[in-house]
Amino acid sequence: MPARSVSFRHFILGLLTQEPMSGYDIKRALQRLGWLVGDPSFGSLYPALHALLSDGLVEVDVFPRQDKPPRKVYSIMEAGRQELAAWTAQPQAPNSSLKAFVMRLNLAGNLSSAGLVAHLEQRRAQVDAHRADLEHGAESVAEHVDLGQSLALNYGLALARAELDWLDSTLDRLSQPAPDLEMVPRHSPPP
Amino acid sequence: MPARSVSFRHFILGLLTQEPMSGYDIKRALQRLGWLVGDPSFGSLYPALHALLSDGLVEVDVFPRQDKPPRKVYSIMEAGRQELAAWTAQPQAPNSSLKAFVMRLNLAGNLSSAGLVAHLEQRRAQVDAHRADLEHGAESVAEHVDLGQSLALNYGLALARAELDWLDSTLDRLSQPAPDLEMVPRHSPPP
DNA sequence: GGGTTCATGTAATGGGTTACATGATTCC
DNA sequence: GGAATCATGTAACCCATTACATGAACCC
Repeated sequence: MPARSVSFRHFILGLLTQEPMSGYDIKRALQRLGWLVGDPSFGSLYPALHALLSDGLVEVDVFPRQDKPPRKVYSIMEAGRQELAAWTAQPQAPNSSLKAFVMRLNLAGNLSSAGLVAHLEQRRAQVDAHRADLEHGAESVAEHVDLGQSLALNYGLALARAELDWLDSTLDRLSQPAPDLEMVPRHSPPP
Repeated sequence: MPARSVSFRHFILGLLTQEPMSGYDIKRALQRLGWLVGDPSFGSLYPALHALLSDGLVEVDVFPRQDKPPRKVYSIMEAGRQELAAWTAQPQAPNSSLKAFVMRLNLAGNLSSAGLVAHLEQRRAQVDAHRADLEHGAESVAEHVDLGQSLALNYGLALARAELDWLDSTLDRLSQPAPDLEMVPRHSPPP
């Protein structure tokens, strides 16, 4: 069974590795990423949480509140961490979307440094191929001269090139500090 | 009923205004745009075509071929053009996706010059707002120092800025040739 | 007093993917 | 000889959206 579509399932698990959160908290976290990821409706978020719960990947602490729906704070469990690790380990689908890439990128903290670099390089290859497609598509449309089509291709090219630039400079940055470090950098703990 | 999700329905209609096409042709046209639009599977494409047909928006010419499924070439009908015009006329949803934008952009040929500019400016406003969100999100995360999160935000910002650049330069280009032209510009024909 | 935020959930519906079914032709 | 392209279609399934239901606290 090859890497299924992200479905916020694993992304939620990733968020929970940072800290326990309620469904509402998760939605806010997703909103912050805006259209890069697209926030799910409650109609899909809550059922997803229930599924994770019944699969034993997360546990929940319920804080009752007077006359209000109780606040339910979910924490990831060991099985959840394993599931997440297994998911991050497997290579992304060959035609993965921008959304899928950003989700995985956001989970970089759970990846080894080498895994992160691999992820970025994989993406680079994909985007580069896409850029090549658009470039040679742009030529063949040059005869057609349909305004919309040429604008769309032009737009796609601009974005692809920008993404390649970002990927290159980020890969550079990652390789500079310590060429052979194996672990994710930590931040100094609070005093 | 506000602008429903694009669903390839209208995009297909747009492609058919250029020339009659078979389902397979349409798929190829979508593939050329790569991940910008994401090509639909046949399992959704063919039923969509059948629906357009039974709604009287397109008609079909069937070319039987020996021992093979017949080639079916669809052409847009007057009702289809009206439906498309109505759709392009209405403003896009406030939180429209990159995909939806590219689809509409690809249909620019069916828009008035003023409509196209409006479309681009609408997008500009959206992306700019998104950029602002990411920027002030990046600050609040600066304390957290989660590698993945800061990478994702950084990535989003890079893309948003690139898109703003493209939108600005394109709006510039469109306004230069003829400030008050109403029709789509033509190119000089080959010698 | 009315809108927005907090906070959870269910049900109907819709639209898409995956997998299946069929089969000739062309390229390596 | 086997893979890829051409070419159409159906059925099962998955997942997400929309709309509904409920209700307090806070800000203008």
